[in-house]
Amino acid sequence: MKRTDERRRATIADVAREAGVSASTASVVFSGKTPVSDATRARVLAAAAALGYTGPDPRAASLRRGRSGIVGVVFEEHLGTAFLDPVKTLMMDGLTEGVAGLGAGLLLLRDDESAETGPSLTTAPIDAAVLIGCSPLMRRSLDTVRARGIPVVVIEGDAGGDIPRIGLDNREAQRHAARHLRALGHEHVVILTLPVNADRPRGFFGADAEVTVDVTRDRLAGARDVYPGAPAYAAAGSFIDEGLAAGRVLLAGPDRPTAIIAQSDLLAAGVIRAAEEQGLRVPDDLSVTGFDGIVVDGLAPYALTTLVQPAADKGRAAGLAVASMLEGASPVSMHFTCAFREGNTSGRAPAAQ
Amino acid sequence: MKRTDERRRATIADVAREAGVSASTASVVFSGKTPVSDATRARVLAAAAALGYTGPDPRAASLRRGRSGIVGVVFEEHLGTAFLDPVKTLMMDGLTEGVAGLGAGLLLLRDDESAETGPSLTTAPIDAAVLIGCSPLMRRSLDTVRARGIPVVVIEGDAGGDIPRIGLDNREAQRHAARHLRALGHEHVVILTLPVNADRPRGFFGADAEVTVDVTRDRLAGARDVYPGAPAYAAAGSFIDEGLAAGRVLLAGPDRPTAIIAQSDLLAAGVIRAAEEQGLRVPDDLSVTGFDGIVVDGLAPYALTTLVQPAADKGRAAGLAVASMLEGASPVSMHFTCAFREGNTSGRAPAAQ
DNA sequence: TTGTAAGCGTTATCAC
DNA sequence: GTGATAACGCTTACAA
Repeated sequence: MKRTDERRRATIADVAREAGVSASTASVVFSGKTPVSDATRARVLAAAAALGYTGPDPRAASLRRGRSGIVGVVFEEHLGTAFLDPVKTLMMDGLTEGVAGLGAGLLLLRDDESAETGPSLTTAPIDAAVLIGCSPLMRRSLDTVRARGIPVVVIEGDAGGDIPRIGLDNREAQRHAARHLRALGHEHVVILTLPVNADRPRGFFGADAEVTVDVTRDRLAGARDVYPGAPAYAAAGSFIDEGLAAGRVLLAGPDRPTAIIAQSDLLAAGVIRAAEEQGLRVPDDLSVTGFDGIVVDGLAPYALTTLVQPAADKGRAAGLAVASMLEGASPVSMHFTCAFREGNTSGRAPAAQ
Repeated sequence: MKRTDERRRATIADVAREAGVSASTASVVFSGKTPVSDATRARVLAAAAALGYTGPDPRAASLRRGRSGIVGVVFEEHLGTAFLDPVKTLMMDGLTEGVAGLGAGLLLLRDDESAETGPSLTTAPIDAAVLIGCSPLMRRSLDTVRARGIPVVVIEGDAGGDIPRIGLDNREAQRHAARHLRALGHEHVVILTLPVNADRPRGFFGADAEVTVDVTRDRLAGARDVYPGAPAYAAAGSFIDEGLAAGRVLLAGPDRPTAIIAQSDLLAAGVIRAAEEQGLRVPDDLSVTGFDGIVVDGLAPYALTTLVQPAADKGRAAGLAVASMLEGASPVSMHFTCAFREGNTSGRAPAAQ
């Protein structure tokens, strides 16, 4: 078979030959890295058009350059679940921006040791990786990535070692909200938490329970800084319906709390619905605080008292972090803080029954 | 500088040398494509471990194989916006599964002619592409992809030409819901639509208005098949709050409809909230139908009367479609149908006022 | 401004 | 079961 193969896609060499220039010149016309005379450029472009050449093959270019222009984003959970969380969505948004400077795109990856399906941290052509919510489980993947020598940053999670992380002042922020409630006179408070571990059991848990999810643990600690003895009830996820279910339980007893500290806005929204169901007025009969500061679709006219976290900024920071590491900068962790926002869901504690 | 460069990552050639085998043998140990003696395998693996070699460089492998194992998913909108839509989230879920058989991952791409930032359909190392909600705007991207000769499928959109598409029986399904309302005696019906075009204007629009969004147009046509003269009011997006705002307008006048056909479940949920606000009972005073069949977080105890679309299946089908095209199969379009689901938000039309 | 040469790291093919 | 060879398609010093 000669090189005059009809069914083969044109390569830059073909274009160069057609245009009567060298391959390097043709290459430069497409990359723009070096000045080219207008006449030459025109000839090359014409040749490309004639041959149906649409530009350098990204695979070959990335091998040569040593860069693929792709950043992997690793989730622990089912991808669909990840996008159900507005906070993650916002982070993705920021991340997209953050890596844009790199000219990179985001490859969705799931941390899944079992399934041998799909690309993994080890086999995907990524220049860097961002791990979201890195749990102990993710450690293994992490090791393999580091072994590959590609930059990694972790958002909200304990990566261990010297892996740079994007953190949040979960404990301090939650403490702030708790102090707010205390200042309003609330003494009987319950903490509605995010899942405590991978099994996501619902219900009350004691002080001795092991909380393996960092975010849950830290926010809980913040609330307990102010209300050391407050009962904690775990939800199975950050959803309105979870908050609703929990709210029904928490508000049912005779010894109803006057305030509920929810670890997410969605949970808080559910609690408010539960309160409405029982004919309780928020904030007159019950104060509710959230966490995240997202827009909860359909919650109006309530404006949650909550901690506004810079979710998009976190994502952007992660993107910029990997970008600078790729430039050779040394890894650096960053810490973000939440802003307390008082809405209309918290008020003075009702007089004791 | 000699080849004994310390700071260079080990390659398969290094491993082979260290193990005293040829590069091809070492390669085969990692790919498993050819039987290798246990002894050899052990030696190669040991050499790899000693050298810190973690496996073939994906960039080189993909050049050689002509496959990157990456499928691009192209959105029209801001990525964050896309994931706010539960239907898209579900589709992504299915898509993830669909391409898993390919051993491929999903690269997030945005159809954005302006921004020269980030990878694009033309520069990303993708084996195939899936376009979501392909509008006229997306046509250009489409052309470039096709020129590159990579398989494409379009979900819910008019791709034109012979591009395979994953479709939905929007018109027929919506007609079904309308018939249901008609059977219940409703005569005064308003249609609350999804955005009609890229500008997303809110408000009533006439029969002459140009509706460039396929989904909106088709569902509208289905409703009009039964209620030819029904007024149509456009929302600016598929959100509960949009439905709420629209609901307030639609339910305010003296000449209130007895039923509202919403083109999405989120819009329907918002309409229900608006009805509640005005002290109207659903379905006694007002019937509301949705579209999509998603779980609307926080809508309980209502169960929407709606059209359940197989969103995840659509995604999966798209994934399978590109997979089979990569195997050389010829492109084939697929059509999905919705299932009508009667909930508790539709009932007999109230007696005329 | 253009051309030459030397890989980038892997794997398919085929012979042994 | 193993090895030699030849691409895969491109980019970038460096020389002209």
